[in-house]
Amino acid sequence: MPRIRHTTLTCSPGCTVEATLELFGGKWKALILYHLFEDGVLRFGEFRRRMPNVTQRMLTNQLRELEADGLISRTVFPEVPPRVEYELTDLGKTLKPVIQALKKWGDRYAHALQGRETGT
Amino acid sequence: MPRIRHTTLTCSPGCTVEATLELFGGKWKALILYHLFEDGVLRFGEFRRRMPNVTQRMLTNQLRELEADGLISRTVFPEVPPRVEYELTDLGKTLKPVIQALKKWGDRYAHALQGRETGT
DNA sequence: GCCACTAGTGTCAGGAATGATACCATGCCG
DNA sequence: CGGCATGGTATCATTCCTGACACTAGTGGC
Repeated sequence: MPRIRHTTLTCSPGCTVEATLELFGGKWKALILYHLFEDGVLRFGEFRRRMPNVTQRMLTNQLRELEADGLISRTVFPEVPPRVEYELTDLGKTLKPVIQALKKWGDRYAHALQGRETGT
Repeated sequence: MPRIRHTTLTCSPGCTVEATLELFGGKWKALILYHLFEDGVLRFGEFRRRMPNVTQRMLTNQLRELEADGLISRTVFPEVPPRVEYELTDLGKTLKPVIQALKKWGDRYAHALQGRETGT
């Protein structure tokens, strides 16, 4: 369900920039990663509480895609009621500086984002 | 034409991450910015040559959106044939660490992006 | 006159991304 | 037995994004 991926990373010198962006360019992926960096481990329901305006379906989707990309791991505990924990993989953890850079910029230049269409 | 923007940056602590991403989350925006960081000033046609698989319409679109967001400036020279130059604004230049972080990650972990659907 | 060049714009269409809503299994609690 | 909790799925609809293609203006060159 993500956009088309780059396979040959030779299309242009900046191609890897695009390719990286495709990994967490999904509408909520960066937010998911951000919360994982903050909290370490999160259950499905905790994500829901932290991101109330994301539908269950979208959340599942984005989590699965992040998992498929090897950025997060999903652990199911065979309990009732079910428990599923998500956490960053080693690869996912390497994204920390990237997310941090995004956050830092956003915090500093948030004013540049104002005055747009209505959003969340 | 971009996705819905955040106006109140209070939806969640990581909201600014998403908001920042919306600025250059467009399919080709990061690439445009990247080339501008590399070359400083670029004409429309130079973008086309650097990004051959982007249609003219998309390129115009993405450039206009970046301009509307105050990240790049567009200077028209009243000549024939017409000449239009694009360059980063001061605000746009502040994104450099972010783009660099993306590039750095992509270059290092490109292997994690392999084996996906066909792309460019 | 005819063609080329640059930097676009207009229109249309297809597909992907997203959202709303309803539904499921299991086991505990009362 | 009924209801609740968790972590999902399934289906459908819609909206948004993206691309293909054709077309434009003004001038220079042949």
